[in-house]
Parts: sequence; C-alpha cells; structure tokens
Amino acid sequence: MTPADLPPELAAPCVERVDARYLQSLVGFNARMAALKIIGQFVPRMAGFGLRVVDFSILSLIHHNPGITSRQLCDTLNLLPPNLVGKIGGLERRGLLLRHPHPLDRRAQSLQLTAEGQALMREAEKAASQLEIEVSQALSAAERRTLIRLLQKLYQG
Amino acid sequence: MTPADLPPELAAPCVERVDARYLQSLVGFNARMAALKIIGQFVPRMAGFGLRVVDFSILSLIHHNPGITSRQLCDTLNLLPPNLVGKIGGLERRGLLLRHPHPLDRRAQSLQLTAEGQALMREAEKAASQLEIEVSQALSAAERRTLIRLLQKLYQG
DNA sequence: CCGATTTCAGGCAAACTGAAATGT
DNA sequence: CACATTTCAGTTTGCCTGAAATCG
Repeated sequence: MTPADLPPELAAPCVERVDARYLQSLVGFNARMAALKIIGQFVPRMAGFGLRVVDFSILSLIHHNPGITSRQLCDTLNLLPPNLVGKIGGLERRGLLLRHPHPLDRRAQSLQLTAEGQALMREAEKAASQLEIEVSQALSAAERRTLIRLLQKLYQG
Repeated sequence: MTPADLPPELAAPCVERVDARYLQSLVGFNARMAALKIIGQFVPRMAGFGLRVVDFSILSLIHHNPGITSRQLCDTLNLLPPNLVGKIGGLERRGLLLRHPHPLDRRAQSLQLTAEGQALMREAEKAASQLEIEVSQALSAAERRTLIRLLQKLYQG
C-alpha cells in the first residue's frame, strides 16, 4: 500500500498550522497553559530573592498566619509532608523562619518568620504583586477579578 | 525574652483557620490550583486507557493534525525535544502511532495515528469531554466559556 | 558554514512510598 | 489501640543541559 512512487504530497501528510482547538476546549488544558506561562515569569523574579515558587508560597502563608503548622501548610498548598520537611529546614537554616513547640499539640510545630524573613517577604510580595500587574496586562481589572472568581469556583467546589 | 513561664497561648501563636487571601489574590496561584485539581481527576481516567496526561495531549494533537512533526508538538505543548523522544517511542512501540519521512523536510518526521490509535483516542476524548462536564459542574455554560476565553487571553497574549 | 530537527547520554531536582518516633 | 504529625531513607520519575548525526 501507499506506493513509493506516489507524489510526495500524498505519501505522508504534513501540517502547516497546528489545530489545537480540541485541547483548547478543555478547561484543564487552558488552566495548565496559563499557570505554566505565569510561573515561568515568576521563577526568575523569585530567584532574585533566593526563593523558588513553592518557597514563596510557604513563607507567604507563614507571614500571614504566624503559628501555622506543617500540616496546615500541606493542606493549603497540596504538598505531601515528606516534601515539606527539607524546604522548611532549608528556610530555617537561612534564618528566615523559626520553629516553636505548638501550644495546643506537642506533636506539631508553630512556625513563624524571623525579622529577616518578614523583611524578605515584604519585598518578595511587592515583586509578586508587581508581576501580577504585568502578567494580567491582557485583561481588564474586571476581567481579572472574574477570572480569579471562576478559578476559585472550580478548585474550591 | 519570651520566658518559659508565660501562659501557653502567649508562648507561641497558633492558627485555627488558614488565611490564604494573599495567595488567592494572585492569578498564577489560582490557575495552578485549578489545574492541579482538574489534572488530579484526569490522571486516573487516562490511566484506564494506559495513557498519562501528556500522552493524551500528544495523541490528541496527532489525531487532529495528521502529519504533525515532533517540533510542532513541542511548540504547542511547551515540551523540550529530548523529553518527547521517549514518549513518542513508547507510543510507537504500543502500535498507537507511525513515523513516516516528512515530504518537505527530510530532517523531520510525519506522525500519524494507527487505526488502533484512532480508536483509542475516540474513546479517550469521549472520556475527557465527559470529565470536562463533571469538573466544571460548579460553573454555568456561560461561565465556562468566559473562563476559557480569559485563560487564553492570558497565555496567548 | 550556520541553523534546525531529532536523538542519545548524564546530571539534577522534585515527587511518592514506607517506615519510624512521638504524641493525642 | 487507633490515629495524627513530623521526620528519615530509598526509589522513582521527570526535566534540563550538552553533544552528536542528519539535513536545509
């Protein structure tokens, strides 16, 4: 079948412009593509503070929730406990956070930012909010609010 | 400082309910959380077809673009060429796709689904579209269209 | 000679699993 | 005794860089 002496344009097809309409009809595909694009811009900004994206999320949650536990961090950020241990340890060795015994549950630990950690996060969150403006420049303020509301309906529902 | 004989509720703070409002004000955080939730439901469905999420994306693009090249797949899916080689090889060994010499560029390869690959993707895309309905049940049809439009404005802009 | 496409090889970081120690 | 929180050890997976072979 498909003799070799057929004209080249019939032997094997080729594509000029990729048709991604089916994948683009799936919310998951679009959410993943958008997340990858934004995170791709986030990574180099946070690298300026010596932080990865996940470090920023961890420190931000501790920043706004002094005394939060590892377990609560895992639940909020969809992390597994063994993966958090090393990250918390590294941030502690850098002097950005402290572990205290938890007042209500001696199995757990009460996490807090040091003064240095708080100063770093004030700057890092300033940079994050600035990047937020740049990344959502294609959207109006109302569209941005709508987008966030719909995304939260999706993953919180 | 902070004497050990202070009442426990003052020695170290603790949080009852985590305040994630700052992270939730960032589009990137919400897009990532939504993508993770959807993909988390996608993985077991595609496992029923012996596919990972990325395999589904690859096969779907070949399905709707017979003759597409590896390079075009990489551009569309944000993959690096070395990472695609093994995946294409595995799908070929399973008899789901075929590689033909590209009619216009002998460096490239023209990718096509076999009859078995086409049959598999008809079922897999049916399952994906069904999951799409379930996962966006929290949204109205109009909200779902709006969400997709705004996400595309973000990552295409 | 330079660039693009595909492929292979090796290194690095991240993820999950299983189990142990401690405490509820 | 059953369960929860943290931690460690081992394994696997995936991603990235660098370089080679082929071709435009």
